[in-house]
Amino acid sequence: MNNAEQYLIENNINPSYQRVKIMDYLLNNRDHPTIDMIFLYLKPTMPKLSKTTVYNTLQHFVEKGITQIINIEDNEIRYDIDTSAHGHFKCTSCGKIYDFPYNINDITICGLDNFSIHQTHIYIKGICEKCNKKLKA
Amino acid sequence: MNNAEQYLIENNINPSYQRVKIMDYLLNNRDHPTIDMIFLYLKPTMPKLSKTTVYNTLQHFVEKGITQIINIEDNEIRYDIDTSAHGHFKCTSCGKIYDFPYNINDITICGLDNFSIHQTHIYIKGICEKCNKKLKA
DNA sequence: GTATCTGCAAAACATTTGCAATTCT
DNA sequence: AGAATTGCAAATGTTTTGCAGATAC
Repeated sequence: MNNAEQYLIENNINPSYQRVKIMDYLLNNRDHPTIDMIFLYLKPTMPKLSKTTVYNTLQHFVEKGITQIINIEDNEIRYDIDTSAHGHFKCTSCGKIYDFPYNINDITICGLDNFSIHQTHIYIKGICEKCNKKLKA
Repeated sequence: MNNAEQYLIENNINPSYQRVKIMDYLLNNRDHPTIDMIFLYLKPTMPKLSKTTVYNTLQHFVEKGITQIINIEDNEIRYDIDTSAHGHFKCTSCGKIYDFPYNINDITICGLDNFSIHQTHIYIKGICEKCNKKLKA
């Protein structure tokens, strides 16, 4: 039994062959993939894999609470196996998405008294350190 | 000359009939509309209006920097005439999107030293005050 | 044997593109 | 007339749906 399979079982998800492979991708490539990225990566070794299955599986993972949706860009949906509170930074030069920790107590939010907060997303866009160095050089 | 027309001229945008009407919507209905909401609202009084024009116009406003895109939901793009730094709260019960001011301490965001920050978006989902009161009653 | 899961094809939906007609100066 | 803008129709691209076949318990 591999990590992905074990992880699915721990979260009460039936570890089918496809689900294990997709979970394996998420655990070993922390690149906040799109559906397409997962599909194109797995397709060569799983010729009969359908994109529908990738859609269904990710939706299932989201419903089960073990994956979150990242909406940093308006024209693509990305997924993150890390559902803990953290922000996302997208470099508009190289396209890479970085995780960063934040402390909600250090963000002063006004006017939401008596509002119940269920989910918070912080998205930042800019130029990452690597690209900054390249641009300076 | 109305406010919308004046606002467009101040921002170096040719105030065509369609653009003025769309800007008028944005200024007077601060409801963070989708393309469809704008189109359906204006269509009755502008029978020849095309949805393409609404798309083109909003894209134009975004490029000119007088409108920003709100990506709080993965399946719909919304627009906001207020481009100042503020967060968005969506009530998952009534669907309304609220604006709220925020303040991020520099210390809060760890690991982004030497990163250039160009845009920040904070999205919160939960239950708004009104819906909370209704649910308690 | 029954329930679940998968994958194909088609459908639905949102957005973009090409282009001709219109408008404005 | 010339440049910008609009609106229709078609194209594109992504996500969902329906359903039959496969798989697992």
